[in-house]
Amino acid sequence: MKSEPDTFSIDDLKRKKREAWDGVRNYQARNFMRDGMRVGDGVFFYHSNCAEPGIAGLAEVASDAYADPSQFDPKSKYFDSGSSRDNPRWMLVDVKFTRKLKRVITLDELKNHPKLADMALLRKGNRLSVMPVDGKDWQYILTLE
DNA sequence: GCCAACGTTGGC
DNA sequence: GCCAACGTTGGC
Repeated sequence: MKSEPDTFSIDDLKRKKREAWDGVRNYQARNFMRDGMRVGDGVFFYHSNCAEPGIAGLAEVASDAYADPSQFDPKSKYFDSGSSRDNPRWMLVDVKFTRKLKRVITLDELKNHPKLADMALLRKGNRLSVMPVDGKDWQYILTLE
């Protein structure tokens, strides 16, 4: 799961312990949260759009998917007038802090491992903020720490 | 700040 | 259904 550290970093999650992952407004990313995640699943917390893009820490899925409250809030920048409470368009999960990595495993470094070339994160043009990680890639990346 | 690679919108 | 225009993401 990607987040811009200027907005919400791994340190913010550490401090708050748990966070509703709101604001995802891409259908594919939503589907991964709604259909692909189960409570207890591991999450790589990725820092994007910053000086050192890469995996900064580990987190865990802490809830089933539910309607993102911000879509109903006219004052929120994530407000969606086309969504209704009866039939919410946007879903989210809660995420809880596990730990920071000892160091950021950078995007640049991940690109240098041929074994990881097929990761969704590394595929060309991928801008999704939520995407799946294979178990084998998860294990391999943790050995790089 | 630039720009490639998207996704969305809306006219037709 | 097509596609041009537009907006966003995110690395660099």
